[in-house]
Amino acid sequence: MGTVSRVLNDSAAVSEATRRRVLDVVAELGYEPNATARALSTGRTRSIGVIAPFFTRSSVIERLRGVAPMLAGAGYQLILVDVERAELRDAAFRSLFGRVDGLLSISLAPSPADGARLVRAGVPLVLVDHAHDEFPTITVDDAGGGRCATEHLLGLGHERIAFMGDTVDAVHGGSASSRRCVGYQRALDDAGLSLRPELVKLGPYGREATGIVDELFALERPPTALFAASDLQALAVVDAVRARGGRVPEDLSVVGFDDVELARYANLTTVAQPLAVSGMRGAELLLAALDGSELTEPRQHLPLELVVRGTTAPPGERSHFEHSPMEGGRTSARVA
Amino acid sequence: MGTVSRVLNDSAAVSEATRRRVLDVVAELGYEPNATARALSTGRTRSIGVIAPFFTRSSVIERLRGVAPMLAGAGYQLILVDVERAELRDAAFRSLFGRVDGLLSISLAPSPADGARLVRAGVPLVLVDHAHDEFPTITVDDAGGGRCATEHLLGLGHERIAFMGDTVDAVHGGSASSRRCVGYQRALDDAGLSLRPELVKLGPYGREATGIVDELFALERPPTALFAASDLQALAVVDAVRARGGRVPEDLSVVGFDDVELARYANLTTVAQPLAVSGMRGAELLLAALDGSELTEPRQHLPLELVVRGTTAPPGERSHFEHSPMEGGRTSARVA
DNA sequence: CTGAAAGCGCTTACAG
DNA sequence: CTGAAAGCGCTTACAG
Repeated sequence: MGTVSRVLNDSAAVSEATRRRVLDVVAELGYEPNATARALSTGRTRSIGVIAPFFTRSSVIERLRGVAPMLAGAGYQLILVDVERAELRDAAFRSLFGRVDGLLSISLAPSPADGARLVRAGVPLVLVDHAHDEFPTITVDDAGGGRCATEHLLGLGHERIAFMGDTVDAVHGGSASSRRCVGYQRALDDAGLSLRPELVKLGPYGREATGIVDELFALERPPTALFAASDLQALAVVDAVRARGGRVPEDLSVVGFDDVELARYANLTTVAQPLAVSGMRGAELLLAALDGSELTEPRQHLPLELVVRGTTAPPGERSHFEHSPMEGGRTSARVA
Repeated sequence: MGTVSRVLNDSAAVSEATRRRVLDVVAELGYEPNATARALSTGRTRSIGVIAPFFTRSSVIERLRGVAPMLAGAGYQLILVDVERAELRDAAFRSLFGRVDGLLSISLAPSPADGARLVRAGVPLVLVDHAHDEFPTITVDDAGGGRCATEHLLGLGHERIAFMGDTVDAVHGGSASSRRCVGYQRALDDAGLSLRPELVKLGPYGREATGIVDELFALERPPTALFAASDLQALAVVDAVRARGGRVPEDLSVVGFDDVELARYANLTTVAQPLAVSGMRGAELLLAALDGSELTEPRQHLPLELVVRGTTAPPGERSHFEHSPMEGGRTSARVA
């Protein structure tokens, strides 16, 4: 069998005659080498693990749209691990030890112990949408984006601006949502407005929008605008406002974050980030590391862009874009 | 090491004392058994392969939303293989041989040779969205759905109804698109209308909508309605009509298929199918087969439902639903 | 150029 | 109850 292996991997010199013979038999039998055995023997699994929280969320999917073709192109299998609850993060990383040649983690970092173990084992890890000192990262200026969204609202004349985001959770660490909230606070600060805690609503991702909107409108001085930490949360708010008979943006201007595909159809004003590109870049870094290359740019920062559509307008006014939801009248502003 | 293995798998009787000692050392070293070696030794990889064409399409994602939690819950790793071109189907199946305990294939069947090999190797396969004689399947009555969509249009008074679908491709075999087209033809037939070939437009998935719409409107007697084989194609048509200054549904009624999340936001009339459920059922069947259970219902048929929203109306009229895109006024009809 | 052998890191009968 | 050994199916030095 040594010889068969040699021709299949064309590793060493094999006479053309035996080579032929082996190939013929292989074809006839439909023989396929056992990938597991090969992996054990070579120490390379030819697969890479992708860890993501809620991989069916559009923002994550759009990132995967960047990574999948890169990995497939390089001949790697993609093992996907979904992390639906924070407590499952460590189990997710551990389930991949010894099964993959490299790891790409989206919006999630390993525990310090697991990180150290990866380094020790020589298994490269790249983080997308998560800052880190020890591993290569692809990030975005979330605080800057939050500031930009808020300044857009301030510029329209809003002064009572609410924020809606995820409840902070220890594992996702400084989550994107909390960083975006920081930008929101800074923008208010710079505008000389004080933060009104009753306007900051945190909750489980995308849920509870109806309750939150009700609470907001029940306030003595309700907000005239809202910045949500993600498009889906923003859209849930838009829905909730309309469901109670309100109008967007007349009764409430709404800004989202991400610019997922849905945002365009819903004509949502949002802060766009290059999701697919983030995945592609992450995969590139990982592939380079797997190659043993020195990474030239292990810490990449991607640009953000405000996309103004139909869900924002000056307080009490209609949007200029409201009537053509699908043609997407669109104005942009780059973030620093 | 035999003993360590025994306590970790609590396979045989081990004295409480050594058991403790082993567990302590394991915890201290953070030892994690090598999954590849274990797989080679036991013959079970504890992972299952999921093969799908274009897994980032919303319809596929919504199916995956059903399968991922099932597999994770049963302790299986999910290896995802995307098939972007028909020629890559066989490579996709083969890349998984010897790496997985079972296979779930979405909208795609293996070649007869590969199917036979799977059977021989005792690797269970379940097909979702693809009929098959030899393997368990989860399907939907695509022809019935196509008929239903077309009858809705006929019922509104349309007589010139176009169809837009995917180009037939040998590998995807009788594709969902072509089955839906059959239903369209039958409905026309039953209504005593003859099929006008110039109204049937096939093209690569979701592309070319602009060109197709231009061609359609350039006809001497252009269609007043269009049934698209998928929501994304339908939405592309809606966009194209509006981009050239036309109105939907006044100038063209449009019906889609699938009812993906986007359809609701775009207020699209469509034939809804239970995508997440299809994935869940498929995973259930696979898990049962992996368990060695006899499958009680290896051939499942899921129901379809027409959802009337704002993109359809009698020829030349406005839709009743047009003004409240997000509140989703919705009427339904079950398909046989 | 090509056999025969060792080894990858586990699991699991097999002795003891 | 617990060592020692064989075996899972490959790859790869090592002889010849």
